[in-house]
Amino acid sequence: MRQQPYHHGDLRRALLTAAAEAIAESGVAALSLRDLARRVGVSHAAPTHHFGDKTGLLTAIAAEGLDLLAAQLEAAGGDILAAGQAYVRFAATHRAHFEVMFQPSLLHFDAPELTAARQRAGRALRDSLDDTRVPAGDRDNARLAAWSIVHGFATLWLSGALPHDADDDPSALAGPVIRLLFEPTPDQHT
Amino acid sequence: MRQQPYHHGDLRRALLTAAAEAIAESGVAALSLRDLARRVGVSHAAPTHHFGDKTGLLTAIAAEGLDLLAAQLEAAGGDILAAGQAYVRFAATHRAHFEVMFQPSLLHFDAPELTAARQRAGRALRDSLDDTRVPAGDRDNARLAAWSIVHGFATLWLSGALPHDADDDPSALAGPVIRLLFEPTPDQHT
DNA sequence: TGTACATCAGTGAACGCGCGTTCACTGATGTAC
DNA sequence: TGTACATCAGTGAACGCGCGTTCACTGATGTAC
Repeated sequence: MRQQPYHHGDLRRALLTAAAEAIAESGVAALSLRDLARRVGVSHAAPTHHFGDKTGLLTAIAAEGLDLLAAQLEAAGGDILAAGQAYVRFAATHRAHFEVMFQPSLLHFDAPELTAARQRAGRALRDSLDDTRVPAGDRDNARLAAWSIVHGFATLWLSGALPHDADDDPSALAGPVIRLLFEPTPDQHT
Repeated sequence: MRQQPYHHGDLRRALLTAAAEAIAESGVAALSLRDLARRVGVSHAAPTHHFGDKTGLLTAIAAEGLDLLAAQLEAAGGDILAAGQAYVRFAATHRAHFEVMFQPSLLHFDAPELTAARQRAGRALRDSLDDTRVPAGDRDNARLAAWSIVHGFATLWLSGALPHDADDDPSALAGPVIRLLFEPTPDQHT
């Protein structure tokens, strides 16, 4: 048994990671700073030191999530289908971040880090919707449709409303679904 | 000032209504049985009498929500567009029910009333997707796409992610968006 | 290389609070005869 | 119509608990000279 050093080294990082795990397990509602401190093996007052308060911690997670999502969308290189699947994959692999990102009431809404992350993610989302398959005539609604379909699929999948096995890859399942929006089959109207 | 009668008359109903209001205001996480009792003007132990425990109350709300949704979908009479808009309208006018319905971890998942409501809603949802506009070739994915798009739109709207005014009607905004899925414009591929 | 000192990171005790649930109770209602 | 009694609905005091936040503190680290 090695003695714990007095200084953790990277407590902020460790707390963010543990918080994401805890939220993914039991939801944001069940998250407590004291439980978090216990998980990381640190005194229960330590988290406050890094995030000010609980809302501050959640704000940091939301900002991190938006940045991660932005990076994934950017990596899709403007292919709207790849971006849509990346969106779904992000939701499944970062459920805690995804959950927190869309609950503004949990956050310091105007925190600079959050605002910046939100802008970056918004830009990435808009860029990935500028695919040529998006109808030019009604671009705003088409964007909204694309965002809705991937967000809805992700949300339903996370909530367990879609029957699936544990090892199913939701982004693979989402592929043909998203395709329906932009690549209608010739025999669509039967 | 009239004296409160000892017997409330319809406390169960009153608690469900107050709970829906409280959740719509501040989210499920913030709901407490004691606060609820205070709102209704009844002793704090009274709710337990009707619902057993907090989870029981939420289960009742979820079941009620599923029944309401089923009724709205059935009223759309098999028109997939009307059903989609009804879905969005339901989410906006019953945010508390909608929120609770999709968080199984909050509920007595196998409660008979909940199971029955779930079946009815599932049937209504499936029926409304049997519109002729749904491509027969890939019906399962088309159903999933339709559900995803309305669910995603509703969820994004509720979370405040879509910019809108207070008096906007989300189901009206959703109309053209849903239409894109099933009635592609001729000049779609530009 | 050594020393003094400022700053930073984490501790642990204490606070007050609201919560869900239990329990023995009392008031009100309904039913049998 | 009246009475006895069972059942139901709501009360209020009490319990134990985990929480977020505060505070004075101590140990560790980094920097200036």
